[in-house]
Amino acid sequence: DWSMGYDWDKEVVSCLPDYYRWTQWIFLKLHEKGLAYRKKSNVNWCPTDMTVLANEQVVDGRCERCDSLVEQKDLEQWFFKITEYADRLLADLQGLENWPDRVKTMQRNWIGRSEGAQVDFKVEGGGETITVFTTRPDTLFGATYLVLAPEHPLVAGLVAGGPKEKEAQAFVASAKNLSSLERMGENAEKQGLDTGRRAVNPVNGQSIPIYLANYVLMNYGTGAIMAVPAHDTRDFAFAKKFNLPILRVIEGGDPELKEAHTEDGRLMNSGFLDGLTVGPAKAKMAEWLEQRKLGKASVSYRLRDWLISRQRYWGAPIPMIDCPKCGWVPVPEKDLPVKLPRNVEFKPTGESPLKSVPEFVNAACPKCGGAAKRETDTMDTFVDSSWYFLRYVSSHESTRAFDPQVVNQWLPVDQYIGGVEHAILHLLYSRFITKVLKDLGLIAFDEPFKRLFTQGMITKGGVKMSKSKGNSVQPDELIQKYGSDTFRLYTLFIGPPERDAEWDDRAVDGSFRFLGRVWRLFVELLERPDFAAKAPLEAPAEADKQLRRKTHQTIQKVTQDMEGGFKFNTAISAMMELVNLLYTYKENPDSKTPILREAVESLIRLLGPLTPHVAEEMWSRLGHPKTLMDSGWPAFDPDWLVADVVEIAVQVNGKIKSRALVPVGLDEAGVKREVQKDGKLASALDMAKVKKTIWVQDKLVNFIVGA
RNA sequence: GCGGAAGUGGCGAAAUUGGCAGACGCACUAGAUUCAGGUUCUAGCGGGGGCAACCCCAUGGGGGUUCAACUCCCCCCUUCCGCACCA
Repeated sequence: DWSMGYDWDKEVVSCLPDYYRWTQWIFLKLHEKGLAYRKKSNVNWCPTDMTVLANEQVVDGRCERCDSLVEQKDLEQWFFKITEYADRLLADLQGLENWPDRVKTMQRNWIGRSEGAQVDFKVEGGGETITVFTTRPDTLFGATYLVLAPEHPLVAGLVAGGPKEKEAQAFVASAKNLSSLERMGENAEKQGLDTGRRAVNPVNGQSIPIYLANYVLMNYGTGAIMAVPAHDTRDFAFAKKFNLPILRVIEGGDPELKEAHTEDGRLMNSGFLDGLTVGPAKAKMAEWLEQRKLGKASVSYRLRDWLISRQRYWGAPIPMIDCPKCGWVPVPEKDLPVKLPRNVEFKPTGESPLKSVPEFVNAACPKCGGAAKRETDTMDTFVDSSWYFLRYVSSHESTRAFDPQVVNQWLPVDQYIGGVEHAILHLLYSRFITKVLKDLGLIAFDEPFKRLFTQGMITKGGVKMSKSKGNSVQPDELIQKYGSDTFRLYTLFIGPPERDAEWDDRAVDGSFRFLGRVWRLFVELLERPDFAAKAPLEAPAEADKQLRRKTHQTIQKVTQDMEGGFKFNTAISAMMELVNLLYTYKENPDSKTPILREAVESLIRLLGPLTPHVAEEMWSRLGHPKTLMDSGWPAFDPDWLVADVVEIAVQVNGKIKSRALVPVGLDEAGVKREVQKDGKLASALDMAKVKKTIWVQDKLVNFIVGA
């Protein structure tokens, strides 16, 4: 369907093999570089969709698509190593000057870089070492206990055979059964358990207890923390609850220490750090640890590797084969695409539906030729959408993903438009894949989108219009009823594009009526005998001048609105004003067709990008040999932008009392002279009492009168 | 809790180096055209008062700066978005 006026020749369909073949190819490229790998880990599981999800697709502990509470499972899955690009994804945000700050902030938060140090603690009565990550190595003297995440690999060994073994096992089991929302949500209680084991604080030799707690996460830092209750609010709350010692190491704040003191200050109770402020103390402690091999400076990220396996049908099959002899072997490029089988049974098994198709599963190992099994998971569809913009400019390539020459010529995308809901999904993934392809030497740029504009949502009945919510407006039906020009015009006229807007079926009539008005005007004028004549304009009357000015003002306004931030709504209202004036003007018996012709031609050209079909039709009926699209953009004549008279406001003590028509550029004395002829003003104002006059050229004059 | 954006007629909204609030459109009302409905055209349309000329009030609320505030400053309210045990 080409009715919207799109160029469907450039269409790409990511669920068809001639597209996803290249998604699979990109997977192989990442795999070659060690950026696609398989590992067993604790992953997000949506119990309704029966598939794993990436962290980015879990919103407030719920599935982004179906809103179910997400569970945690230990599963072996495929990942993309986006964490290897964390620093670049963060640093390069700075160069994206034409991205909204909001989106950049969201990406920064999501990547979540923290500088700090790793510190090793020896466990008493055993050979183990617990390594913690902290952003506050300066407070090491104040560390009064350690906390491990329940999933920490050392936990089982630490409690084995001890008096706390049973309790610890129960604690770990209960933490595992909780959803992330139950465990980490805002109402979650801090749960803890003393393991009965102790460790040595490396900086002062103090013996401190080792706890387990639900609020420590295995997948951030090292899964273990040192607790400094005096200077960390979470540790403070935990220490109060479990009656653990609190030792102040930074001066200042509440002398009674009724809450954690997290501000900067001078170190105390800290040996060689005493007297330093936080910043220098951090550096000195890191150095001290490094010299003694007790720790090192370290950086942690919140960003985790991108889990791309899905137990879904729709997605590119992951092109890997599991051979009992050779292990995981990539499908050779020449064997791509690995096609989605058609004869699939869809059963809610929690495993990929592709598992049910033996012809798909059973494959020869590409390495040894032996019997092997294909990976049956498909890739997250966000992988498909992370590179489609490269394919758009090479949509017909059949022997490669894209033509690098064409891609390097056209991309990065000059102007990208999308919803803010993609801030940490599509937009982050696309940046990552682009950087990988750049590093592989396949493209010449490492950011996909130069400018980003986040448009608002269209709502209906106050809720987001979406396919899944079933409240979307069907363009086809509207196009059937009104034509695509009306549909396009209304969506542009509905409001400022960055703002959410409520769809109103009735208001579409307004756009339809406007185009009808333009069309009828055009047809009527075309019948005027002299309409085609390009007669010179001599000594135009005031009405003629008014229309010419309006024409050139409209060209200017529309040009500025469209170039400076997609203000289509006000551009369209300016064109409506021109049309309204044209209707008045044409009724004037002396109306001149060359002036009408200039106004109408300008209008048609301004409408071209918005309502291409009707605009091209009118353009062609005017007898132009070239299409409107090839005829350029109208220019305005600056001489015709300003009127020679202007209406100014006449105020007394700041209140409007009257209005006056005066020549443009008239000076203060002139304005006063003009204004005093006004009888209406005379009754409201005694000139003898005027103490002060404020005059703004071409805008207003304000007489200040004493009491 | 922290950070950001927003709040203007019945509705979508205009107006920003401070200078005539409500352009443009929807809905609505009246009139013309029409057998009628629809279409089209004309006019009206923030609230209150007045026969009228006009007057008063009004941009979430309260204060302030100014001749002049939707616009600048301070306090507050509401809505939406992001972050929220990330050590």
